[in-house]
Amino acid sequence: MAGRRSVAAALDTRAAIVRCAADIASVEGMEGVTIGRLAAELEMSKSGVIGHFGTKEQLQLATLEYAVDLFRTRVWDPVSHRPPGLDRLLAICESWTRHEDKPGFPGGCFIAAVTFEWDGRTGPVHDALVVTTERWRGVLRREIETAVAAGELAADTDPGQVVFALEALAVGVNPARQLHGDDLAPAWALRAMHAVLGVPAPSST
Amino acid sequence: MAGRRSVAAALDTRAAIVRCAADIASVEGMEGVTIGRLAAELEMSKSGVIGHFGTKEQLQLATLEYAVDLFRTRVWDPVSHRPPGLDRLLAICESWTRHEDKPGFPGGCFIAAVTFEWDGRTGPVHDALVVTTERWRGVLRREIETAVAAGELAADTDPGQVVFALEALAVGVNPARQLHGDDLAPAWALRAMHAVLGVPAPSST
DNA sequence: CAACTTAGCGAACGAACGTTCGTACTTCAA
DNA sequence: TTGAAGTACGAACGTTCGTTCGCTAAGTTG
Repeated sequence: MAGRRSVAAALDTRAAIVRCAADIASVEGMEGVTIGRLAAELEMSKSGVIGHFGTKEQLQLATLEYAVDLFRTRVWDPVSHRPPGLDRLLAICESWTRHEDKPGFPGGCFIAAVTFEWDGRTGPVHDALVVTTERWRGVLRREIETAVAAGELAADTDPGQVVFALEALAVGVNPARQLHGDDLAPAWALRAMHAVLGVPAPSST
Repeated sequence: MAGRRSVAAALDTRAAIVRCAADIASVEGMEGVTIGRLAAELEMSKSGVIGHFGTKEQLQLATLEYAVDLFRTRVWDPVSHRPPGLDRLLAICESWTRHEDKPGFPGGCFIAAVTFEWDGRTGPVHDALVVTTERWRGVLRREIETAVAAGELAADTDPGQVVFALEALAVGVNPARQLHGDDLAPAWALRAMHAVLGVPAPSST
């Protein structure tokens, strides 16, 4: 297996395409990613780009998968070793807002951008996005329920309400930074998360 | 002045185009609005559509303006008569979440969608969006500062932090509804807003 | 009634879109 | 040494994009 490049280069090529697509999509959305633009940016031919995926939709799904992996690596993995409960939930909030602070994409968090771009559409990308965010919501929900059961959060805490609020606050960091240059937005989000959880905010972050 | 339709019809036409564009954009974003699609949907020619605006960018700006007017009518006007302070701030939160509940667009709140679509880009539409959201933030900020001065909110309240949180929670209603079908999202957002403000939540909404 | 303005149409433009095809070339397996 | 597999290319496809042009028709103004 080879072409103008070696096997290793071929695998690298696919990864490079996906990474480039995610970079563009974080700024202009997934619909802003065109085969021709990727080809120009990577100095390849259009057919060389799309050949790795077949269709543009498959490329979009691969790009989403890449961003999800990155999210897990940067947000979940650092806290996964902790015991479930309030402690880990707060650690998630910290790594999450830290991730939104420096999301690894030029246009802010990829998932946040794509969430708003695809929430009203239909099709495989929408569905994959639903599955992904649903899974993350499940993680948060279980953490909250554990904390409630342990008496670390108020007994009348509504897990759905708290999950919604945490998600909205984390995602909201993006437009605050991109649109208004709010460098403090991650800290603000973290503080608001504590308020929603009904636990005292840390004195400094 | 006339064509195939009367003067009144011509003014109606422009308004109809903008309304249709806003409907489409709320679902698929402003880039999803194409001249050809508007022409097909309105049973006009492409040149008849774009003739009212000159360029697509002007159409986008007109669409944004329309959505902003609608937002003001539905969120600000119902509470503008009240005296400034916590009471009006809470009234804003209520009309705001009510607006996000039934935003008047098929794809949810137009401004929320466009905010995430354009936050990373440059150009007149981005700039107009910044001006618009900045103005709304100013309204919220003044309300908060008034409430703090009156002792209705804690003296150490950070207006920027609270404004950020209110905005994020309101905007977050959209993907929650579109992606997960959370009909309770508006109520959840309102409850979280109270938590962020540090005031007791209303027993029922 | 004539002159002017303007809404809207239909056709066309160059560019970009996603996709398909045949081909060249390189590496691995037989 | 030959054959299969696979990467990437270049060219072309039909479509759609935003925009421009000349034209018709209706209403306003003189």
